[in-house]
Amino acid sequence: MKNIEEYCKKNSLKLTPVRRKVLELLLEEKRGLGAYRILDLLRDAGFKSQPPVAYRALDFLVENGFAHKIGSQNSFVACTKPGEHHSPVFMICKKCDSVSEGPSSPILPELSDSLRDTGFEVEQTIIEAEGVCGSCASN
Amino acid sequence: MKNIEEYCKKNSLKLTPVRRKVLELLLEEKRGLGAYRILDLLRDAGFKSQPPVAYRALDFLVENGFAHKIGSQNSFVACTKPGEHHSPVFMICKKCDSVSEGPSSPILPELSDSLRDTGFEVEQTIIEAEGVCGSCASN
DNA sequence: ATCTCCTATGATATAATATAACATTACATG
DNA sequence: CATGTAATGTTATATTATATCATAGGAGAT
Repeated sequence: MKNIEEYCKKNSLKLTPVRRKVLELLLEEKRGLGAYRILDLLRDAGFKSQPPVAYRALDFLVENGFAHKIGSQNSFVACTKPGEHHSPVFMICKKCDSVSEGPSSPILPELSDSLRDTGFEVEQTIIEAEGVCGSCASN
Repeated sequence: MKNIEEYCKKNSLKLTPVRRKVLELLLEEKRGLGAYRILDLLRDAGFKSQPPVAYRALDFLVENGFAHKIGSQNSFVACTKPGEHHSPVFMICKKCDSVSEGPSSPILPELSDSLRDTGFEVEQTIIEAEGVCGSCASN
């Protein structure tokens, strides 16, 4: 969170109260949160918010690399690497629904190369891996 | 299509008229199709269908590996590798919206290995690569 | 052949996710 | 303090998806 505040200051991005709160909510939750769940939590926290408020905050967070959208479940998760427009790999546990970001670096260049061979120029990738997380496997 | 008919016969899967038609629609279109677009096309083709009809057909096709869902755009594309429960790589062109399936094999084992190091056991992955397709790049 | 069961389809309603459009406020800058 | 831009408020509605219950249709048993 400190990192993110500094990053925003440095890049003159406005981490307004709603945006900040949404990010905090995402950081507190290891599963993905849907927009309407977030909306509820915002209301619980005293914001009298309508859907666009949540979506706008999420747009801001996603655009600036503070959060990601998980396409397969229409949910959102925090990202702790502010501003880096990286290509994430998500590990989605089918038992506990936790979503965590994994190391992508090793394979991405290879992937881009192999797709370039087919004539496609990759700009960004999102990888969603479904499986069982360590914690669930040992229980 | 022939392949698929045979595959269904072999595995006693019922390729009913609606399912067959939906698959044909997906095969004819290089972009992803949304469920409601499919519904319209079904109606154009004489089926008097309601939403659940389209979703059920899509569920059938996805479950049996005849189609995939593109999470990032809530749309569906045909898959021509009947029944193989493979882990697809999609190349999504941001210019023409075409979606095509690329070669994943080279990198998947590596990816699984690197995620296993974090304690996560991968069962399936979906990779969505956004970029520019060959045809759009040359225009 | 017909009964039975299971699977698929029909049909209605509604839930869940997302955005369009326009009004208002807030705040940095000249 | 005037002005313009960015953020928020508010209402309405679009889009995507599923729950539920009713009906039909077809494979296998007797």
